[in-house]
Amino acid sequence: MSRYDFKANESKWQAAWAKAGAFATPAGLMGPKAYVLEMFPYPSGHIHVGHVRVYTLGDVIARYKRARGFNVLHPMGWDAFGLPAENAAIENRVHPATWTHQNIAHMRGQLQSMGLSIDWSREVTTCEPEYYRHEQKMFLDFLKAGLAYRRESWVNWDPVDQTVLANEQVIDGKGWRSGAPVEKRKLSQWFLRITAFAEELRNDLAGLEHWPDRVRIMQENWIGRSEGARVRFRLERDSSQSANSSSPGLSGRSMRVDAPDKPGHDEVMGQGISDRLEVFTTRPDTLFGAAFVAISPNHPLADALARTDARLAAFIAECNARGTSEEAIEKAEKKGVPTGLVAAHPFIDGRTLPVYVANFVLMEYGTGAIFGCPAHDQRDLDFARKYDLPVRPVVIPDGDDPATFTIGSEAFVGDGRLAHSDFLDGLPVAEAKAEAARRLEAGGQGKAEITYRLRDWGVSRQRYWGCPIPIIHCPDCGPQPVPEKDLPVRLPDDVSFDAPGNPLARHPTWKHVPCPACGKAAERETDTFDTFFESSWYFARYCSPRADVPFERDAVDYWMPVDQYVGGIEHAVLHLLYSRFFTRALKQCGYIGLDEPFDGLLTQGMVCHETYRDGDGKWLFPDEVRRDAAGAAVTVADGSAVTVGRSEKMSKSKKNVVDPQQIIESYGADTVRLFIVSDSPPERDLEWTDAGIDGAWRYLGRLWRLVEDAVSELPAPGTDVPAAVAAEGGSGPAFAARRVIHKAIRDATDDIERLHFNRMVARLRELTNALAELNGDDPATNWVRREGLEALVRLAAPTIPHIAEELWTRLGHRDMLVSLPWPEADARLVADATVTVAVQVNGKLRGTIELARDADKAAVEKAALALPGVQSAMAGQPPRKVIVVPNRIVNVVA
RNA sequence: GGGCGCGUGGUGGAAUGGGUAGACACGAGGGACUUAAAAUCCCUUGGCUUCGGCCAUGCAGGUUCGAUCCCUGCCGCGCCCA
Repeated sequence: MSRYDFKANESKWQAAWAKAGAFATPAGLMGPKAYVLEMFPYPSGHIHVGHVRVYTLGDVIARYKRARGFNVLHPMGWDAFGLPAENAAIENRVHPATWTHQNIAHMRGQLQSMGLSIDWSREVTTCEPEYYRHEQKMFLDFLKAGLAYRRESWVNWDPVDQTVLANEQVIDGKGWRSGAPVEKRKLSQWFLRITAFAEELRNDLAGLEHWPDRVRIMQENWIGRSEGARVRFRLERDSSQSANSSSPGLSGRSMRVDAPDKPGHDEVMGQGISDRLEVFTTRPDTLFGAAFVAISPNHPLADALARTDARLAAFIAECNARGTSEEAIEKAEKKGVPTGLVAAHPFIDGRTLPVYVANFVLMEYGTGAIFGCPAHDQRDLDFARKYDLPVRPVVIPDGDDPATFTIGSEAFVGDGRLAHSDFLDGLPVAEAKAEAARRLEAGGQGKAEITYRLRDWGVSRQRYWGCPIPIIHCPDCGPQPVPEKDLPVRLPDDVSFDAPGNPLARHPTWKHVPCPACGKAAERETDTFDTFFESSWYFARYCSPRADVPFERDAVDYWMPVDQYVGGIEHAVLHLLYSRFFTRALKQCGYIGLDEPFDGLLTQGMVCHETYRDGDGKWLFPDEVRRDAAGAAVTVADGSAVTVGRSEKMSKSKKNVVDPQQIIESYGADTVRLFIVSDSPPERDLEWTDAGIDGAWRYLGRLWRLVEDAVSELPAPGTDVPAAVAAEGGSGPAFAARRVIHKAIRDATDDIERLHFNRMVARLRELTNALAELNGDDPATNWVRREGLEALVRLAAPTIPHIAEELWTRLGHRDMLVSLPWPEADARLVADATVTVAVQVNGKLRGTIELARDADKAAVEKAALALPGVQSAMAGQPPRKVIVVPNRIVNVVA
């Protein structure tokens, strides 16, 4: 008997599959289809265990679906633009394109060694002009459709690297690489109008039945719909404090107050200041409790006022120096500076509210201005206590007296009835909200409104290694789209990374082009797209990856949506939301005909590993640690003691990483695939252990021997059911074994359908155990043994395809397993004639009885009461009650 | 601070339209084979026990004939949003 040689076997079958074109996507766009897709990788250079996990999970599904007779699309590609390529260019003086292509070549080989059932002919690489030219066209179409626009926006600016930083690249207010304090800057940037779809993106989450609830909840929270009202306040100078020396700019001279009824003047105009302020609130019911109005430090009004108010300007600068993340704002002390303006209360004649610039008001949310009702909002209360503003409760909890109810240090945010609120008195909160909005609208002072936390998607990046934004800036004509005949706008190759900043902007010639409208000298946009742009449509491109047009409609109509998408939970919001938006935008522009790109979503958990530190507290790689004779962890180098830390997500910084390539080389791809799938449910974190790899490896050996030991005695493939087996009817060992086999088929199929791969593997092991225990060398038993081994090999094939294929051959078959349909369970064999019924006394198990299915209730009761365990537990007392759940359980109540 | 999720043997995890808790593995212990080791095979393996049983699904209650599953309150962990 030969030992299993995984090295020879895996390359043999990988070559055979490739030669046979086993994973080519069917060309005819007819019949049931399954589009199985894993999130494509960034070509960092090497696959890591996270890749191995996601691609194994997807491959099991793809191979299973193929066996079930679906036309399967299972492609692979490269999310090839991005910052690491530029970092490599700076550090290693290698061109980003060269670096990226080398990485892709290496990683492709690594992925191929996993034996994935990928159609490699459909590979897409997003940094190729053949790919990104299409998204340049899409962007121009979005512009025409009003889905893309340009505006000024605040960014995190690294003054040393001369670049814009994403929020996660700002650490403690400093640039992640330069360490320089980050500044806020206003830049003109391109945006995609995702907010136009906010309501739709939110509502349609309900239809994504095959998505995890938590992803849907995260997206819903991210979109953040709030119902409320827009309230328009009339602004006045604060006559009571006109001599306030702390606000030198409020002399009146610098402030123009527009006529109150003049329409359209609710924006800042030049140096002038509007007399109106729009405020968004989710609590219009509390208007009568309003104590102040506050605007964001970035509000245009604050800007305008600060020009003549040094104290205000200083405060705004202070706010800008601090981070603008919502978290930073929440943690900071609530502070504000009076503007010297007051706002007239919309419902109470003669009452005015002081207007502050406050650090806790976000420009990005609502209108960038709020009114504060201290009694019913904690932040407003903190602010009011600090600046000694009145706290007037207007919502009274049920059971409290409006005359005596007061607020201490905690705002009351619960439900109750309105008081001290004129026409709202007595109404519950929900009704008061609606009524307040109605009155505002009637008086022309506002209206009911819904806002979203979701903001438009800024897609401009001041980077080289991204898709050029196809715009030309003309000093006379403004930003002009690049004419379609001139697409694609290609990245120049001859760039240098010697100086900080964007190499595109520094390039001597690239950006200098004539204006497409007037022909005068103009300049190209030197920003490139956010790399989420490429990943927002690649899934649809796979349907027709070589087409001249971005999408061949019939191919997209057939293959989309993706039936099963697999990827990390870290993309729960951004990538998945952008893709949902992009799909809708593409539909609106006539590219494709669907709204939701991903029908089924599986979010796999992280891969974790123990952490190790040496005596000096330095992190050690798992390779650097071994177990000594007593089982204690010591270093390989000198045997000194190692502290074993808890298992955490694999990360380079803690060195708790393993190289999957190394494990594939020493144990084979099947071992790694089996381990990945067998131990944990896919959505949960996976604990990577050597013991788990060993266990998977041993199982392969066991499976191999099981077939090899039996094969010489087996009947020829395709032999008819022998009379001895057929004649056995409903009893006998062969019949029992067949029942086990067919139940395994049924249960494993059920598990894989429900993506419970770890349970499926458990079923395979159970079947393996059952077949190992099958005794007898007679023809009937050997026939059943063949049936069992064939079922086992076929059920195992999606998970461990190489060894399964080889065993199939050794079982005497000439066709390849990848081309065969999935086994079917024989319904007659899986139907149980008898059932085991548990018998309890007062809920405690006292025995079991074997009964015919659907036995008569009285007979069940009688058999249950006759059990010795029941008799002794009853101690001669008659039962008070007997509960019989048919075919499951009997509970005797003593 | 808010939202969501999760707590089951030494370990990973099975079992939820409430109905025999611990499938399947890993680890550990014992045995067989071997000159020996590796590999392999077999047995045992939640705890306690006076061998009758008793206690066990984070803790404390509740609902129920019956709760890992439903409800309430705590404790701990994780994720997302702050």
